[in-house]
Amino acid sequence: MSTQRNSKQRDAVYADLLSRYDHPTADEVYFSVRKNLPNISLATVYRNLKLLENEGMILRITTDDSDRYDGHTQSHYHLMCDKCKRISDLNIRSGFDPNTLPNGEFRGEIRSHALLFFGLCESCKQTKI
Amino acid sequence: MSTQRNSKQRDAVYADLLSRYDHPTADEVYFSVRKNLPNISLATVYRNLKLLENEGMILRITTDDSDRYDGHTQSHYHLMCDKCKRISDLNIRSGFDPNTLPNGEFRGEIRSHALLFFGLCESCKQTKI
DNA sequence: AGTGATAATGATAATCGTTATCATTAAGAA
DNA sequence: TTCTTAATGATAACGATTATCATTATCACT
Repeated sequence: MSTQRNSKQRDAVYADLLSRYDHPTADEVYFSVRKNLPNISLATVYRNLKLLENEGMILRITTDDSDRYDGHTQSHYHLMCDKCKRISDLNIRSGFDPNTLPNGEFRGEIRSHALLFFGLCESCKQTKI
Repeated sequence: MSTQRNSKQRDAVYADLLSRYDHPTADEVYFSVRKNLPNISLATVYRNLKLLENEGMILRITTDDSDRYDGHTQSHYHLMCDKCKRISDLNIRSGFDPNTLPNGEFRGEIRSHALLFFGLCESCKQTKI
C-alpha cells in the first residue's frame, strides 16, 4: 500500500469527492475542503488526489483543460458539455457501440466521443518484461 | 474558412503529419519541420496545428501528457502503450463494445480504455441556444 | 510589376495546471 | 513520552500552450 499513516487532509479530500457528483477540478476540491481545513495546502490536495487515484479509490477524468475527479468508481461514462463544460454521468449499460450514440434515458444530446485504449503496443508486447 | 492566405509554414506542418504515422507532439513536428524551414517558430507550429484541427484536416489526441497529432483522419482508434508511451493505430471495425476489448488483428495487448462523450448536458439541452 | 491592407510569422513573455523542494508538523510504533 | 519518518504547508520550479507585438509576406486591386 502507498499510504502508511492516516491524515485528516486525505480523509477530507476523499470525503469531499464522495459527497458530490459534479466532477470537480483539483482547485475546486481545494476550495471546498478549505471550509473545514482552512490551512490545507493546494499541494496536499494534488498529492492526495494522485494517491487516491493510484489506490483506485477515485477516478481521474482527463480532458482538454484541467483534470477532473470522481469519487464514485462504479463503472460509468461521462459527458462533457460543449456549452457549459461541465461533466455529467452517463449510465450506459455495458455492451454498446460508442458510434451508435446510445442516448438511453439521458435527456441531453451526445454528439461525439473520444476513445483511447491503453495496454501494450506490438513491439513492447514482443519484448515483454 | 479560417485561413485567408497560404503559408509555406502551414503547408510544411501539414505535409509532415501526412508523411508519418507516429502521432508526434507539437514539439516533434517542430523539430521535423525545421529540417526544411530552419527559421520556423514553435508558436507557428502550435498555431497551425490548432488551425488544421479546427478545419478537420488533422486529429488531436488528448492524453495525460502532451497532446499528439495525426494527419490521417479516416475513422480509427488509438492505443497508448503503458510501457513506451507511444501511440499506435487500432483498426477496429465499427460496431464494437470497448469493454469487450476487440483485439482483432492487433498483435499488442489492450488492457483498458478511456471514453469521454461530448455534446449537450441535460440543462443546456433544455435552454437550447 | 507596384502598392496597400492585413494575415501570418518569429521571437519571446506570460499563463496556468501540476510537480518538486524543503523545512516543519504530526502519526503511531516502541 | 520519545523517536522515526510520513505527511504537510508554503512556495519555487516546471512544461506545455497561448498571448503579445513588431516585422514579414500574401494577394487583391491597380
